[in-house]
This record gives sequence, structure tokens and C-alpha cells, in this order.
Amino acid sequence: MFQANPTKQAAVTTTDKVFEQIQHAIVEGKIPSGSKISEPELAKRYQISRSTLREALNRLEKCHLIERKANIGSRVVDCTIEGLLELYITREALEGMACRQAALNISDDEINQMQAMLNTHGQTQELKDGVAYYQEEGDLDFHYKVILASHNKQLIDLICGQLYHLVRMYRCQFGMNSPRASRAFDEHSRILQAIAERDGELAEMLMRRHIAASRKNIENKIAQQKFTAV
Amino acid sequence: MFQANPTKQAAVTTTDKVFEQIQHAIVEGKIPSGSKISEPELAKRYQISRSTLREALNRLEKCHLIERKANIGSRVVDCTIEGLLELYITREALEGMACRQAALNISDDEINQMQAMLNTHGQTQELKDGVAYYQEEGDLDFHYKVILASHNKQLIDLICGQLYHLVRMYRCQFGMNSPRASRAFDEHSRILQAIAERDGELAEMLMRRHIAASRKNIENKIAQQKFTAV
DNA sequence: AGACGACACATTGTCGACAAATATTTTGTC
DNA sequence: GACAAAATATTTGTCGACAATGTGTCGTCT
Repeated sequence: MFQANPTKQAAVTTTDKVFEQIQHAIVEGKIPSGSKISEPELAKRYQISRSTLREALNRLEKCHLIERKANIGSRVVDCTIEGLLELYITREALEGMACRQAALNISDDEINQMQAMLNTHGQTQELKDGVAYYQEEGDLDFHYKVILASHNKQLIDLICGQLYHLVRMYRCQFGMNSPRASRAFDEHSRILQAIAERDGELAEMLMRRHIAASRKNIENKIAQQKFTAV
Repeated sequence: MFQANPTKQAAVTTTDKVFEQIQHAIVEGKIPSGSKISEPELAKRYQISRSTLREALNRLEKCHLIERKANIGSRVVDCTIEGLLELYITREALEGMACRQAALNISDDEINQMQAMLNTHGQTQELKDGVAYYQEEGDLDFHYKVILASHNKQLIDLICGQLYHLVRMYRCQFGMNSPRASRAFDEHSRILQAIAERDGELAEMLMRRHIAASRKNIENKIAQQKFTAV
């Protein structure tokens, strides 16, 4: 099954739990993007002391969900078009490399697992006619697996531990159920094929194109919106 | 002049100051890599309360200099060969992309600045005959400038705000004054040239080769050490 | 009327103490 | 003497209070 963050273990301390709650609230927009965070208010809301809340805020800052300024306070990061495009460019670099490393380091077991996962995706996708593949976490699921298969702790932590919270936030807030669904599935298949053939160079190139295509898709949408707005 | 972290503003709160002190201590190995961190002891050493220290520890965790486990404690990250190689692979991905973006987004002013900087490097480098270029922060300085020139906040924060503390740590602890000094200077020149010509693809490729060459240089050294050890 | 400064308020930063969890030592038994 | 379990000690997590900093308001002066 899909899990929000394959790198972290279960929440044990109260800070952990509050952190996860606030994290979801931010990702889903319940705490609106760009809004200022009041420590006393949040502490009261979650029935915890300010110290505990601040600890949680620190972790939120670590995944780039909030920004803090000394003696001034914290704000939820705001979702801008530029931010989204910058995020995709960063993903292209990191996931591309992760994909190359996956081709070098993946185990046979992992290959089989991913193949099975893609098969499942393929069936449900045929049924739902491609609408839901992106939206339901199937897409993220595949990307997660690739990243983990890189066996590179640095990459895994950077992407899964930090970037992907932002990715999910943008997806939620911008409501991105792209029409690229069925094409994305094909691209995933080819990427996995390259990985299975241990062709790192090709694997990286395909993953970069895959992400770049998403980015360009977004750019087009934006341009379109601008056009209809005028 | 070179500054430790071009993204952050001056330290204002006591947490900031203590954070910087401990950061330097870890980077320079005064607090040995892999050692456990005692909160009470460090708090006493720096004359601050534990809450303040924990705030500083949170930031250290953010730059991957320490690792924390719930209810167990913090350890300074330990410097391993694998960790170093993983770090270089991540740098290759991120700085390569930063270089490509720099070629697209750099301003003419920035180009001139970098050109001037390289000229300075070239002169001092001729004098010192290439020994010091890597060691003295000249190398990092160039890389910093490239990353900033990408004008991509995400990339800048990831590399300058997080990765580079680790890079400096490894450089300090493994004492890496590589014989690649004079070659590195040439490579920097060509990278800047590609950037100035707005050739993003070439710029990325050259930067990736530049970093990959460093990595392979390290790998060779390791292999050599193993050989002589046997 | 607009600008500057003093005051009051709210928010963030820092502190020391208590509670919970983990590590260590002691004790008892085989 | 070695192992297991209980008791102790240390460390981490959480709390509420105080200090320092920033913000807004009001009154006075030009």
C-alpha cells in the first residue's frame, strides 16, 4: 500500500503526531498557503505547549512547508507558479539521477515488485480510462519506488523526506488531475524497462523527460489560462 | 569575499550564534564525527538552556550534520566513503541542473563578476602553482556563484543551505587537497564560458563532468589506499 | 494635517523544572 | 562466575513562566 513517507518510522512522540496533523492540514490547504502562523493559537488548538508546537514547526520548516524569520514568526509557504516550476526543475535533476542510480543498484526483487505494481496500475487504469492515475497516489507510488531503488540515502532523504511534501501540497492546492494520465503510465513502463536492463543513462533521460513533460504541461495550462483571462 | 553561507542572514538570536559555533565545531571535527551528543553537557558548555540548544540541534539536523532518534538522542553524522560518494552523486545532479539554469537566467552583471573572480583565481593560482586552489575556498566560491546565478530558490536552498555544510565537513575531515587543482581551474573557465554563451545543455554537461571527475578522483585514491594497505 | 515619539499590547525567544523513556548498575538466583 | 530482573540514574520530551523583541495606538509637536 501507499504510505505518506516511506523514509520515516511511525510517530511515537506527541510532537510527531502534531507534526503530522499540521502537515496534512497545510498540504490539504486547511491552513491556507501564505497565511501567518500564530504559535499561541495553534498550541491551544492542538492542546499542547508552545515548546512542543515549536518543535513541530521546526520539522515543518525542514520539509519547506513553512518559513520562519527570527523575532517575527512563521508563515505557511505560498504556492506560486514560479515555485511550482522551480520544484519541477529540482525534481527533474534529483529524480533523474535517482533513476540512473536505481538502474545501477536495484535488486532483482525490487524489479519484480515494481513490475507487479505497474501491472496493477495498468489494469485499474484501463478500467477507469486514465482519469485517475495521476490523482490517486499511483503516480507518486511509482516515483517513490524508483527513488528508494537508487539505494542512495542522500537522494532518498532529499526527495522523499523534503521535496515530496511540497509536491503533494501543490497537487492538492492546484487540483492537478492532468490529462497526461495514460501517457504517464506508458512512460513509467519504459522507465522501468530501462532500469531492468541496467541502462542508467537511458533511465535517467526517460525520467527527466517524463518530469519535464509534466512541467511543460503545466506551463501550457498556465499560458492557456492567461489567454482566456484576457 | 567568501562567506560561509550566502543564503542566510546574520545571526541575531543566541540560538543562531550557538548553531554557528557548533556547526563549525562539527565541520572541523572538534566534535568528532559519529559521536553521541549529550544535550546537558553541550548546554553547559555553551552556557545556554537546553531548550535553546535543542533549537540549535534542530537546525543542525536540517543541514544533515546530526541525526536524531526519538527518545534516544542525537549523533554527529559519521563520515563514510559511501556517504561521500553519495554526496557527490547528489551534487552532480543538483549542481548540473543549477548550472543549466544559470545559463538561462544569469544576468550580465553576474557574468562579469564571475569572470573577474576567475581572473583573480587564475593569478593567485599561477603563483601558488595549483596547490591551494581547491583547499582555499576558491573552488567552493565558484560553485556558490554558479548556484546563485541559477536564480532558483529551491536549488539554492538545497545546495547552499544543506548539502554544502556536509561538503565542507568531508573536505575538512578527509583533508582533501586534491591534485586536480589546476585542472579544476580550467574546467571552471569552460563552464563559465558555456554559461556566458547561454548554452544550458553544455553548461550542465561540463559541470556534471567536473563533479564526476572529482568523485572518480576520490574513488581512485580510495582504491590506491586499499592496495597499499594490503 | 502629518510626522515623530512614548506607551501598551502581542508575539517570539529563553529559561528552569517536571514527566516519561532509556541506559546503567545492583542484586538475587542458579 | 554468569545470567535475569529490579532498582537507580541519566537522558530526552513536555510544560508553564519570564525576558526580549516587534507591532500598533495614542498623544503631542511642528
